[in-house]
Amino acid sequence: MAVAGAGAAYRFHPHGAGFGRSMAFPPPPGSGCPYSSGASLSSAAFGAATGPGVLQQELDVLDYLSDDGGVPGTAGAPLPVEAAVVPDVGYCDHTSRAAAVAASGKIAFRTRSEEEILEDGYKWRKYGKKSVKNSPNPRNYYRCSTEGCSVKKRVERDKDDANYVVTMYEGVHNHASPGTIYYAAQDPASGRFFVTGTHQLAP
DNA sequence: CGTCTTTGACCGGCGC
DNA sequence: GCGCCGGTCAAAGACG
Repeated sequence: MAVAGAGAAYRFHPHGAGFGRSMAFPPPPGSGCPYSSGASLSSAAFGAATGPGVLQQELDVLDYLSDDGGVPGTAGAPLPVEAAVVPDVGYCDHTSRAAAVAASGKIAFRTRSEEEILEDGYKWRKYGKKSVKNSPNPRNYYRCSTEGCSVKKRVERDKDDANYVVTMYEGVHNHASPGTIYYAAQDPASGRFFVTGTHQLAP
């Protein structure tokens, strides 16, 4: 696990701004985007910025899947998927790229966590569990329990490292949410983006 | 009693 | 056409 906090830092939201349809959390007025590409924040600054209520789990933003054929970490797979999309679905104003994300409506990331269910501000109902061919671990299927909202997510343990949980969101929430801001940073060595924490906003 | 999880069955897509 | 596989359904049970 590379050290998070070095290099550019980004904020992104996998449901609202992350899928580009609605900005659940408008940027701070008049200040531009404090977390846009090029900003340099230390991990300490991150900690200060996140404040109380932040989950300090170290999350590894592994991949964004444009379709189900994508396999996180697959050798030869186009890295730009992983490296480019995450900042572009960001909290900041990258509307065109965010729209592209919204068009496919999918985002996946890998999380180092003992818990399989990550608190993301939404209420989910489990509707299926399936063992998949390429993984010894079962895959769990969840649907947003809000009436009329068809957002789904799939959760499974990383087949290569059971310490990691792979979560994939699909769809766009059509309702207001308390939401979660994900704080991410790029590891300059690998180019990967790492979520350094999440911030649960008050409803 | 309402909500959620569990779990086997079912279905559709896809490759051979 | 057939079998495999991933995704979803739905009945039953658990739980608060």
